[in-house]
Amino acid sequence: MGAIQALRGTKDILPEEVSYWQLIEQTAKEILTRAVYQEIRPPIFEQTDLFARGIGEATDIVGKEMYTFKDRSDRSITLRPEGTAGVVRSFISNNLYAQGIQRLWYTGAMFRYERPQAGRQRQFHQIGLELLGSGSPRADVEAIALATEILQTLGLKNLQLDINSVGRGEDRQRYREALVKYLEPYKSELDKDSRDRLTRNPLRILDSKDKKTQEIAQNAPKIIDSLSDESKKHFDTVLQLLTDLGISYQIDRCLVRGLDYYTHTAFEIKSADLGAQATVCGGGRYDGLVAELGGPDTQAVGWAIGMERLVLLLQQLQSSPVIQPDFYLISRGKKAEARGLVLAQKLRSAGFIVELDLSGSAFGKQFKRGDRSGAVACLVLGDAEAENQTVNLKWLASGEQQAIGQHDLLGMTEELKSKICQLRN
RNA sequence: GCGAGCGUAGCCAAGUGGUUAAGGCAGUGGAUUGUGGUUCCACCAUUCGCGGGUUCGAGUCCCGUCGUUCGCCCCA
Repeated sequence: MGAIQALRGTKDILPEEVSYWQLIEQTAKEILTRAVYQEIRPPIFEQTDLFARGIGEATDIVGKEMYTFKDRSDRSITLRPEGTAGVVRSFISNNLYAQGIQRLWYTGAMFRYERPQAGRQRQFHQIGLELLGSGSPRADVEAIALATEILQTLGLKNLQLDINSVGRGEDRQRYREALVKYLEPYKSELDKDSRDRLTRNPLRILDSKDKKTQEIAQNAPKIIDSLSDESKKHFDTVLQLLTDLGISYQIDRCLVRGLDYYTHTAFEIKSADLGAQATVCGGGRYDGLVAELGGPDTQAVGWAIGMERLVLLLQQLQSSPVIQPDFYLISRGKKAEARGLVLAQKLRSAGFIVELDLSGSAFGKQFKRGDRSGAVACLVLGDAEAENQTVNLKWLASGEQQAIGQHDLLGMTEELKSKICQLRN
C-alpha cells in the first residue's frame, strides 16, 4: 500500500498527549514570567557554521548528528540541534547586549540524527532558558532554581540534581593536559571509544560506562584540582546559594557535558523514573560562547528541559485531562437543527463548553452519546421546541428536565454556571 | 553507527505450517421513528507493516526493507 509513514524518529503528538504539552508550556511560562524572563523565537535553521563553532567541531552533535544540507543557493544550512547557539546569535545580531542583562526563554523543535529510543527522537522539543550578561553565582542559581521550580510545580518526584564545575577555558586546558598525561600509559586498557577521545575530547572519557575505563578514571586527577581559586570560589558560592534555597544537589566530579561551550557550573537534573535517557534538564554556564560567536565578552548561563521526557514522566503521574462539555446539544428536524447551531454558538460566547450532536440520528442515540460525552446536561431541540421557541434542559445526573424559553436560557447564565459547577463537585 | 527483541482492526490481543484470522474495548445501525447510563441483536481484517523466497499450503519458516522497543553511544 502507498500509505506514507512519519519519518523515523518523528511522531505525531495526538490530542490526548497535547494536553500534557500544554500543561508544561503553561507552567513554565508562568514561572519564567514571574522571574521576568521573556520568550524569544529564533529560526529553526541557521548557517551550519554557527553550530560548528558554537557547539564545537569535536563534539558528537556536530560530528555526526546534525541535519545539514545545501539550500538552492548552495549555502550550508543546519536544522538546530539545540537552542543556545541560535539565541546567542540572535542576542548578537540584534545588539540585545546593549540593553543590559537579558533573561530569555524559548521552546520548540530541535533535530539530531540519532537512533531513536525511549525519550529520544530525531525531532525533539525543548524548553530552554538563557540568562545573558551576568557572571554572578546568583545567576547560576537563579537559573537552576527556576528549572527546579518548574519540575516541582509539575509534581515530579525522584529527581536528582547533579552538579560540577568544569572551570574556565584556561583551567580546562590545564586539566586536559594533566588528564591526558595520566591516561596515556593506560591507553591500551581503555575501551575503544575512550581511546578515540584521548586526543579529540579527553574530558568525556570520565563519563565512560566501560568498567575498566571507570576504574582507571577513578584515580585520574580531578578537575577540581585544576580550577583556579576564582573558579573554586564561584563553585562554592553556587553550592552555598543552592543550600540557602533548600535545593539539594549531588556533586558529580565526572559530570562533563557534551557541548564544548560550558564553563564553570555544569549540571543535570535526572529522573529515576526514566530509562537510559534519564536527563530531564541539562545546562550550565557558558562565559565564552558569545565572544566565540563574534559578540562582546558576555557571561551567561542556561539550561534546556527535554519536553518528551517530561511528558513521559507526567503520563506516569496523571491521566490525560479530557474536555467535558457543560451542555450536549441534541437536535432533530431541519428547523430545530438550524436553531440548535445558533443556540450552541450563543452559549459558547457566554462561556459554556457546548458539544453539538451533528448526527441527525434518533433522540435515543443522541442521548447515549450525550451521556458518554461527560456533559452535565443535555439541551434538547425538536420540532415542538423549534415551533414554540423553547429548549428542553435535562440534567443528566438526576434526570429532571424542564422546558425553558430559548431567550430565557441565555438570560440565566450565572445561575446555570453555578449549578453546573455544583453538580461537577 | 553497533547489539538484541517486537510488528495481527482505532486500542488490547488469540493464533506455534493446514485453509471460515478467536475474543474484548471503542465505533456504527437496530430493538427504542422524542429521551441516556443496564441489556439484546447485527455490522466492523478478502487479510496479519511492506517486498521477495521456501512449501501442495505461510499470520506462522527464511531473506530483505521500513517502523518500533530495550541497551551501547550521545544528550534534553
